[in-house]
Amino acid sequence: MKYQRPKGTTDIIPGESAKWQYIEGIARQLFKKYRYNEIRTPIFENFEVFSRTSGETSDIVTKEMYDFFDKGERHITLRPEGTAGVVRAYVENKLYGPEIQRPFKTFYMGPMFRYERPQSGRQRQFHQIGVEAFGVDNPTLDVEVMAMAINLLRQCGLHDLKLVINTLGDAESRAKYHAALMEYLEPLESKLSDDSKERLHKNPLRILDSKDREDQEIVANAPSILNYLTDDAAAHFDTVKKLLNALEIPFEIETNMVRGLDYYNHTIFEIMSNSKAFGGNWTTVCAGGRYNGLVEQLGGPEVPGIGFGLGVERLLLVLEAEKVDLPLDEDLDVYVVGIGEVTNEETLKMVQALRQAGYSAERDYLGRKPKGQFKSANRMNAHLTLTIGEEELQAGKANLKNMQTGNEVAVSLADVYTGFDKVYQDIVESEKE
RNA sequence: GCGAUAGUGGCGAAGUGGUUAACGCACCGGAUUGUGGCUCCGGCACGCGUGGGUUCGAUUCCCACCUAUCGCCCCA
Repeated sequence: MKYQRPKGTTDIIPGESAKWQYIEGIARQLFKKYRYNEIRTPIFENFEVFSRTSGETSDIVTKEMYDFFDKGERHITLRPEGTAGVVRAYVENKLYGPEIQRPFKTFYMGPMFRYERPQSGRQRQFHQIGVEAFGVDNPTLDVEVMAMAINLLRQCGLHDLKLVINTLGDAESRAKYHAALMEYLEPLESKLSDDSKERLHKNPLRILDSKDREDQEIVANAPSILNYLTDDAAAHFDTVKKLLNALEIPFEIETNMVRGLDYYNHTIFEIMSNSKAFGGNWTTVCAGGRYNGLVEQLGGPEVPGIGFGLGVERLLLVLEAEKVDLPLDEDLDVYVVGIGEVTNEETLKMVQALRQAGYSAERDYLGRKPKGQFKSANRMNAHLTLTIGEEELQAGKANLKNMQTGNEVAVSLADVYTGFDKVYQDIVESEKE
């Protein structure tokens, strides 16, 4: 094979794309109810937009960015995640202005890029559906965002889900906790896995969710962030828990849960699935959190924010593994069967007229015999066939057949052209008898 | 970036250092000069991921690369 798609990319071909459209459609409908409007930001941004916000030392920045210098020597990167670009746009377009209602709620959907080894549910070009809400620090909004994420997954047909939450507190809480964690871990450094030794000085929080068995034993006795929260941060988290209970949304608190991106604080959450799509291990399908301070970091005023991102590829994998039937409508209304070359012109006119009248219509272009054409009609799930041969052509008629019942009636071409709705109704009615 | 497994027609899958690369599904055609199913018959890889090498000869052996899958890192 001469040309292959780049590693870690995929072609979403017709058939597949229908599923995407379905998911995206569900999301759009839901976001409309919550009054989130779409934002479309560039797929590439200045490198600094991500390097400054995601954390200079984060893996995403140090080894997973698709960055390059363009012909004007600008350092560009393909976006690895959605939030930073949206925040940049929020600031650049001054959407924090007084005339704009708070919270400013927006959503996006589109491709993201990370240079990493492809695996199940992990592509170099992957897709996220995400939301962001700016301007409100109230934990009520945290809960509403989580509720919306869960609703979204439920409406897509998933039910075996787990909401996991944690808090990272505010800056003061984090500083105190960071110190306490280091105090606990540093004496144990020699016992840590090699990966975690590395993490100890780069990002010690990461050690908390290490998969190494010995690390986990060490971490089990580590101090918990919950004991280092400031009063404000604790109050924020308490309200989140209280309101989740009020909405009867079950959740688990996982104090070892951390984030790959540096800009999070206060509430963070993940929605996980233990679908066989991921070998029965709990895997995150949707993740998000609060990022107060990010807007400032990108040059805007002090405006809080919160959002989530949902991995579309992962969602699709889970839906498939769970055998969720997406209601995809690909049926064909009418297949026009033309018999013999003499009917070519008329069948062309017929399919065109049917489409004009609002029906989906197909015909044969390979000069195949009626048998073959009916086979095609059957395989396309055609509801009706309209057959015309030389005799019918001369008589100004066609045979309309209901493919489900096998019932076939003669109809006049004039009716087909000027009033197909009526013709359609008649045969649909007869089908009910 | 590290480790492991794999790569044969549209799909699934057998196979061998040496004449025409099984079989199943799908598809196309015929039996049935104009009607979907079944059955029967026929057709369908100048080629065995790509490039080198070993050999009289390689799809089969060796090397490299590419891609996929899984685990680690990390993450949606």
